[in-house]
Amino acid sequence: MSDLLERLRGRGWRMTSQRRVVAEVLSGDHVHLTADEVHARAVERLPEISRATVYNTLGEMVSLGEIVELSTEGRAKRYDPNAHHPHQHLVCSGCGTIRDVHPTGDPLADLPAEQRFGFTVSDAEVTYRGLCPSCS
Amino acid sequence: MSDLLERLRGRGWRMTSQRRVVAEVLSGDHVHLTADEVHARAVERLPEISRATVYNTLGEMVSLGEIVELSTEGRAKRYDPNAHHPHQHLVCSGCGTIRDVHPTGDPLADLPAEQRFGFTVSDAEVTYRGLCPSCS
DNA sequence: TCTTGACTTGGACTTCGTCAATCGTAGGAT
DNA sequence: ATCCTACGATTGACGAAGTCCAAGTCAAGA
Repeated sequence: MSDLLERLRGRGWRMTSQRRVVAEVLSGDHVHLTADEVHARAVERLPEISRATVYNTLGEMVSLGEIVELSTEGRAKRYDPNAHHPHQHLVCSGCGTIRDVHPTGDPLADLPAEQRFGFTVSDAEVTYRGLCPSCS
Repeated sequence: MSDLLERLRGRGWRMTSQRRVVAEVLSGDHVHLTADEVHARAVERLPEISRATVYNTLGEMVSLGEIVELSTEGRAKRYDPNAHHPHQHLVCSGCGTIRDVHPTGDPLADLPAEQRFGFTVSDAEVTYRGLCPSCS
């Protein structure tokens, strides 16, 4: 929230009411909203905000590395504001709920050189799947 | 290919020319086609096959566990016939090429109980990202 | 061969996301 | 405090990926 706004302002961002609202909606832990959900919540505070602006703002925040974009099984991409603490995701196969998790170990270390096919591997993303307490 | 067709027939599937063609298109290693690519290749062999049938057939094969659906960063889901040998994926951030890889270790073991939030975790999917030789 | 229910078709429809022309405004300059 | 202007917001059309449905077709068992 405000620290995110501070960081954005510090990067020379023009601060508009729309951007403020989007940043406010995307705050807290275990927040993984789709663009349309962000738009719906933003509209509650700023009725005239447009879908395109939400998409633009989310895209800009992603390029700045301030939020993380995840494409889960479902259709719409989700946005995770918890970008400065690397983490993985645990997804419920029933209802789609997502939790941030911090596994031990480094998956990158598990990929031997002869399995890299000459790639420069920079990142490993782990998605755990299962049923949450209410779906099981 | 034919072993896939045999398995499907063994499960009581009605064998139609459309399903045969889709199964044939999806054969081999390191095959990761989108639904539209599958359709395009199927049309070469069976010009009247419809998009809806390709989607239906792919969806059925996925529920039967005969192929794996992967939703990469880009938009269209891709289908991987290599479903009976568990593996992970290495994706080029430049051109989108996908390779099947077999990391050592078990990512499920890296998720401690207190990080499971009461979920019944059944599966872990790892996506490695990097640049392939021609993109780096 | 006949029958029947499962499969296929084609097209309309939905959802997610992008684009471009136009309008509005944040914030520096005066 | 007001003015300017470039950057951001809006609107609505567009596009891609995927789903749905009513009607027609056909694989395979009797």
